[in-house]
Parts: sequence; structure tokens; C-alpha cells
Amino acid sequence: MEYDFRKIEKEWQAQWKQNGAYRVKNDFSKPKCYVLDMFPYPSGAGLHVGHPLGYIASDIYSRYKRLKGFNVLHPMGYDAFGLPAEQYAIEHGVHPAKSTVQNIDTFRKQLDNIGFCYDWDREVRTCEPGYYKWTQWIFLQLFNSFFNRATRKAEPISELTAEFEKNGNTGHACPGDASISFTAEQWKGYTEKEKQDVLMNYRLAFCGYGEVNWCEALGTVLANDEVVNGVSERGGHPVVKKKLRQWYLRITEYADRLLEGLETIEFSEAMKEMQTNWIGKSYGAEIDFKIVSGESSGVSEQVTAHTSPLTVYTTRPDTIFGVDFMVIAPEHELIESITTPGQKQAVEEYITYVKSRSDRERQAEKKISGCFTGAYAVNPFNGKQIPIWISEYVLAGYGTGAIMGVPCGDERDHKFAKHFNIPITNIIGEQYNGVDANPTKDAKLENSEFLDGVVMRDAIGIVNAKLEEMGIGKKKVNYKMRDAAFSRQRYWGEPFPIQWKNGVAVPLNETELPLLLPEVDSYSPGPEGEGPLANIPAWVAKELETNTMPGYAGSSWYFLRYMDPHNTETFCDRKLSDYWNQVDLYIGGTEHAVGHLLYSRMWTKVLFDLGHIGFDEPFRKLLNQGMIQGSSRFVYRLKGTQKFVSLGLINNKTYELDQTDPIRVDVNFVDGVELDLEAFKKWRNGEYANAEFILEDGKYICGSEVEKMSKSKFNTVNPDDLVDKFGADTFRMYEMFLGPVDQSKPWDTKGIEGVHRFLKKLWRLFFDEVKGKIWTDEKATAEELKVLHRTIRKIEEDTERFSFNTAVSAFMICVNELSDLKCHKREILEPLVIMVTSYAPHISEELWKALGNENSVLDAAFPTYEEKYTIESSKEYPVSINGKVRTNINIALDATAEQVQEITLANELVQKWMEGKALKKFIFVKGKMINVVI
RNA sequence: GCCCUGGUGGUGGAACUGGUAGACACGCAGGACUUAAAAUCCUGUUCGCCGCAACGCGAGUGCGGGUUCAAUUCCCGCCUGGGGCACCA
Repeated sequence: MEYDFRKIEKEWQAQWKQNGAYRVKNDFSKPKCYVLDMFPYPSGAGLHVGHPLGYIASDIYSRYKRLKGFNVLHPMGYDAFGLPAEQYAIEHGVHPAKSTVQNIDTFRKQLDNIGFCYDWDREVRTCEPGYYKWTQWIFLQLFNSFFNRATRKAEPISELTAEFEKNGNTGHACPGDASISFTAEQWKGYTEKEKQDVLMNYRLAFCGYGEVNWCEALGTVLANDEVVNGVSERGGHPVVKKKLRQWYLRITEYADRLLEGLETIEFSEAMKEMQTNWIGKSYGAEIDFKIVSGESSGVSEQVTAHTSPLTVYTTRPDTIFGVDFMVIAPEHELIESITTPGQKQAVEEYITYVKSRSDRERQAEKKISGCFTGAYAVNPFNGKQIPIWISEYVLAGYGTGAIMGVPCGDERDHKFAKHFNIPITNIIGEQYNGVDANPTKDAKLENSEFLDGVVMRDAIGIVNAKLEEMGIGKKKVNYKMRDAAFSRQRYWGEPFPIQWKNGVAVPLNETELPLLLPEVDSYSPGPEGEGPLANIPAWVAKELETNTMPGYAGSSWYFLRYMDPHNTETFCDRKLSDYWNQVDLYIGGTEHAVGHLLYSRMWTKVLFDLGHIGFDEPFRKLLNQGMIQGSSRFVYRLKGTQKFVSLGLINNKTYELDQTDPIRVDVNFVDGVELDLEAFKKWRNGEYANAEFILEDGKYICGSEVEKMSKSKFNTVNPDDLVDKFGADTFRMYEMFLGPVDQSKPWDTKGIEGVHRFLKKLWRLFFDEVKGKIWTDEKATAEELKVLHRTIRKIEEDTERFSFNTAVSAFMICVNELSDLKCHKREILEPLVIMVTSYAPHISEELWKALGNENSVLDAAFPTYEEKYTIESSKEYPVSINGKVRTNINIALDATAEQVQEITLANELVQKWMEGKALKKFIFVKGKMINVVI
């Protein structure tokens, strides 16, 4: 009997589907385990081998937990709103809903091929009204809430208005605009519009104005990565900043909770660090500097004082005497009023230049640029006049959009000063070498008047106190994180359940949800950068919001919907969210480190605060999967010919690389690096049918390069092909065998044979080609039990710590050893099959049934490790002389240190190496090693 | 530029808390079975040197230093691949 994986896999998949083997019941009597994959965006390209890496890992873990007796929720769905479908619609006129459904069908077929244990009855699609009704509902929760800084949680906005009626806003500083302040009397006197404008500054979902990348020629807003060097990626049209009305989520109010929450969840240290840095909490001070505008004209200087001060944010107020210049963002509102006539033109030119630059370009730019405004700030402590510059490296959105430049203590300031020949004041004496800035906090201050001799670290508090005393500054906690832009001028997203009445945003009634996304004739942008919904007269007539929600809206709460996917009364029944609770294991890529993961954490906290769920962190444990990269293959065409040169002939300089055009070829007809000439000639409808080849050793060898796996690079490998050739079980195990699940690596199909051979070898423990079934009910030997129990321990350990690659190799070792022992005993094989189940379910179910079991192996009990079978009495100790291993000595494990030393020193080889020299030190680590130091 | 992360044989990787570097596979080489092939099995395979041989010597985990009886593992400096940087998902 041969291992006929095609037949086995097809039969069992049908069987499992038929009897609902993966249907999950809300069985509260069992311990639960929630294992979740980050759901995919169903792109038109379908699944490539990179996608299933995490899915296989989570599938193995889910099945493992099921064998361990848990009720496992393991669902899958689709993040189905998104830009690509809309772009496709613009180009091909196909409605995004239609292309999305088609793509989902493709994804589903591909996923089914691999034999996942998803409960498809719980599938969610974020673009379906039954789902986005609740996305809209949660938006209304956000809209109707504010963050109470006293209780540190979200509360209904109605409680805030009640409070305003009584005490004005004295107890609730306004997060949106700190200058807003009113008494109860004033509040009561406000018009409805005025009240709503105030409340907008408190709401967790609020409307404001923000800058976007505006492309006039395309009439649309572009993402940062659609903008290259100031022009649109498509078409190369100019892109400028434009202010548009936008929705935002007030995530900054949750900054501290998001930071604190990190301590309660198991994310990698790297991930926590990234989120911490993103939130970017810093302690510093805001300092007001008086401004004077001066036109230096020879001897006399005409100076005019300016009314509003320049407020800077700094984390280092201790360096106040080292300030040699100020830098303000090119968007800073003071620029217009402080720029001197002489500098006006230069400033305007500089601002025009900056407008064409993205934030990222501005920060990444190595070349220093800037422009003097002509104005000076006055150091409040010593009256020194400090020139005010504009530079692109200061961003308007961070702090106050203005910094004080301290060149001796900050590298970027230092380069700026050197570049513009601004004299540098040294306030740290020898600690500054004149060449590089020194950001130390431990130096003693010099040239700092009342701070001279004070250690910088201690000076911070002194300066802060002084600033507050003088009324020109205050301590300030600052966050790098900004409120999250929550609207897009696009079609394919959730409509906002908002109507605009006389400039006031009025939420729809809950009973009016879902507000359905209407049909449109054209997916092109609306007037003035508005979304396509602005093109629909009926929509506009109802005064409905024309923006739609961004991609991350639906994904911010989907893990809750899986618990109760068909509920039409509520987004998720509280009883069910109490049972299923947090996601126990969440698997996905690091690319979501600061986007999706922060937003969903915030939404969870809001829903918790408002009492809709009982936990405030969504993901108890996060496992990041590495990215599978493509390995592209190149052929080298001699310029202007149809002749292709093999790589070796370029490497040995028979031909030069720059004589050729390197062309990517489809990796699927390259075996390793050897090109299949016939397949290449037939490729792309015979585009290369007339190709001639200059071979080496009768072969054409391709060049290779590791890059992102993508259709356009012809380096994608489709899992379907591999499943067809080797089977799902082989494919699953091979993906795991490739390496640690959290590490990125290029895909290489070559090694898959090894895993396939392993499964065949496993099969042959049960069946012989000629004799058929060969397993027996004989009693297992001690040796065989040792092999089994070592494997149980290893598989359990490795699966628990997500080390799936070493688990696969442990299976290989086990099967190799059992084959060597010619062990065909049920007592050994049956537990082995149960263990293999989570990794290779199809073959396991088949072998399980062959052993005569009636029930499914999916619900078998994971074997229990028993130490008594694996205990060793002695160990082959490696013996080092001065750290170099020279020999091995077998010593009983219960030998004492003295005995070990005696045995070791008596050893002939050890004596030879010691050459009669005296023993300096004897190191013995029980169960590990021996080191003799001489 | 900033933040995070990786770098070990020809290849993917193993070494879990500082304790035998290269498990397990791929590939390659040689052999067995076979008329032949496929399949399967066996042997070898980090590099260099000496050698009939090895249970022989030396080097070796991106590079350069350091700590230690002992470093792939800890520390400092550098080189380099990947991810993210707020409208791709």
C-alpha cells in the first residue's frame, strides 16, 4: 500500500466538511482557547506561499490545543474594504464588491487546499452590511464619548454636557483646544452650534482639518507611498499639501493607557519597543521666547518687539544657555508676521520647496536646508538675541512646531549650526570636542550663569521651576503620536453614519444602521478632493458625510465579531465575549506593529470603558511571523540581440554585465538556477521564442536576487502547485521546516522533497508496499519507549514555544530511529500519530483509522510524557583542556564532583595534555561538561 | 534620517538559561538493489594542513576589539540584508 496523499487528503477534507469537524460550539463547560490569524486583504493576485506561513502555525497550535482538551476558536475572514479594489474599479469599471467576492472565492479555494481547521460558519467580511453596521455602531460609540481625564476612561458625552451645565469646563480641560474655557453660565448661553463645536473638541471620534497629499491633476488624495519625489507615482503629476476636513480618533488621550497596557500582554520586546517609540512619551518643558524683528543696517539696529511669543518644546531645558538659534516648522503660523522684508522672498521660496516634500523625505534628508526669517528670539535669562530659522526637519505636528537649537548637545542642531556658520556656545566644557555634539546629561554646566557647575540632569528641574516662577514656561509631557486620521476621500469603505446639518455633525439613529454604501456610476473623486460619494445627488441631498472610513476601521474590532458573527441585535453578545475573552494567540506580520495593533487596542479599551466588553486588551499574546521573500531569477540578454548569456560567462568575464540587459524570468521554470530553455521559449506567448542561448557546460545558469515576493517580479510560488505535487501535509510541514516562524527568509522549493520523504517513511512504519499492513500489538521495548517519550517531550515543548521547525525535525528523528529499530508496534505508533495530527492532519487521520479507531484523531488525547522512560544513568562528558575539547569520558550522572575530577585527571589523554603541569582550576558542570584549566 | 530586526557549511537551518558549533533536511559524491529507470537503502560531506589512516593538528558563527576557565550566546565600535515611519494592507 502506497502513501496516496491525493486520495487521502481529498477524502478527509470532504469527510471533515460533511460532519462539521471544525464547527466550534460555545461550550462554556470547557476551557477555551482563542487562536487568531490577522485576516488577509483579498488581493487579486491570490495567495502565494508567504501568506500561509502564519496560518499554518496557528492551525498547528489550534489543533494541538484541541488535542489537549481545549475548546478552540479558530476563525478566518477577510479585510475586504481597500484601495486596490477601488483602483481596479476605476481602471476596469468592475464594482469593488464584485471583484472582492471573486478574490475571496479564490482565497477560499486556496486556503481549503491546505486543510485548515477554520470554522467557516464564523467567517466575517468587513465589507458586508451585516458586519459594517456594527463598525458604524462602534463609530457612534466613539463619537458619543469623551475621555474623562479624571477617571482615565471613556464616558458618554451626555455626562460631560451635564457637567458643563453645572460647572462649565473647569474640571475638564479641553483636549482639542486648550484655550477653550467657559463657565456654566457661558455654556448655557451658547447656541446649539456653539455647543456642538465645543463638544467636537472632546469627542473620541471628531472632525477637524488636516493636511493631505493633494494631486490636482488626478483630483485625488494620495498615500505617502504613492508620492515619489514630490510627484505622483502614477503619471508623475505634482503633489502638494492641502488642508481638508477629516475625521480623527482621539487616540492621544489613550497614550498612557496604551503604554501601561503593554505591561500586561505578551508581545515581543521589539514590538513593545516599537509601540512605545511610536507613542513617544517625553517629559520636557514649553518655553516662551520674546521675539524681536531686526534689520541690521550697519551701525544702528532697528528693532521692533513682537506681540506673541515663540513657544518651543524641549526635553532639555537645562541647555537653555546653549541655545544658538531657533528652528520653526515651515508651516508655523508666526512665519508670516515675523519675517523681515529683507528675508521675505527667501522664506517664500523655501516654503514653496518644502510644500513639495513629504514628511518622510523631510526627515530622511541628509542635506541640510533652511532659511533665516530675519527675526530674533530673546533668551529670557540673559537677553541674548537668537536668530530664528525655518527648516524642513522640524515638523509642525510635533510639540509646538518649534525647537531651540543647542548645537553642542544635539547632533542635528550641530550640523545645522556648522552648515550655516552659526557660532556655537559651549556649555559643557571639555565634554564638547568641537567636532561632534555630545547629548550627555551628566556634564557639569558652564557658560550658564546661575546654573554653572550644576550637573545637567539636576539643572532640568531648576530651570523648570524658574520658568514657572517667571510665568514664561511650564513642564510639559509630550507625545510623538498624533490623533489618528480616520477618514478617506474614497468610495470602497464604510460610510460614516453622520449627517451635516447647518455645519453640525449629527449622528444617525442606531435604528438607521447600517447606512448602506450606495451604488455609484463613477469611482472617480468628487469635487474639491471630496470622495466619490460627493458625486451622488441623493447622498448629498440627505447631507450625508461624503468621506468613508479607512482600511483599519473594520479590522479594529473583527476579533470580537467571530465570537458571535450572526448576531443582528448587538455586535457581540456579552456572554460570549466573556467566555471567549481575549485572543490567546494572535499571529501576523510585524508590518502591523504600530497601525492595526494600536488602533484595535484603543477600540478595545473604549468598548471596555463603556461596558460593552469585559477586558481592555484584545490580544493576550502576539506572535510575529516573518516575511517570506521571493528569490528572483535573471537571464542576461546581450543588448540589442536575442542572445542570452549564462551567468557563469559573465562572472568569468567572457562577457561584461553591462553588455547585457538583465531580465527577470518566472521562477517556476527555473530548477534551482538552471533555466528550462523550452519553457522559457514558450513563456509570455512566445515573446522569447527566437531566443538563442550561450551556455556553460551545456546549461543556462540564471542569476538570482532576494526581493519582495510579487507577481510583477515573476518570483511568486503558488501553494496550489505544491499541494498538487506533494500534498497539503507535506506543504504544511515544509513551510514550518523552513525555519523559525518569526524569521524572514527567501522561499526555496528545493528542500520540500525531504519533508515528503519523511511522511512516506512514517507511512512505511504502518504499511509495506508488498505485505500491506505491518503494525503489531507486541509490547514495546524500553528503547522504543525512550524514543517515543523523548519525542513527546520535545513536541510538547516546541509546540508550546512555537518552535515548529525543530518540532518537525524531532518527528524526523523519531521516525528515523523507529525505522532503525524496525518498530511497528501500535503502542508506539498510535501516540505518534496523535502528535503528528496537528502538523499533518490528513495522513494522521488515515493512519488513525487504519489502526482501527472509530472516532476522529482530531479529538484524540495528546499523549502524556512519562519521565521514567527517558532517564539516563550516565553521560558522555566532553572534556576540555583550557577550553578546547580534547576527549570524551563516560561518567555516571550521580557521580560527585570529587569523583568526576578523580576520573578525569586519571584519564590517559588528559594526562598527556597536562604534560605534568599543575592543575589551576577544575570546572565541572553536571550533565554538561568538564573543563581542565592548567 | 529615525525606530525595530536579522547575518552560523554549497543551501534552509540547530545549539532553549555562557558549557561538545553545524542537529534535522536539501544539494553533492560514492555504493547497494534493478535489464534500466523511478522509489528505497547504505557511506561520506565546515574549511585548511599532515597523512595509509585518524580516535591527528590548526582555523572557524558578518568584521574589529573586550569580559570569562569557557562566547553563535554578554559588552563596545563598524559593515550589511529586511520591516516600519501615520492614506498599501
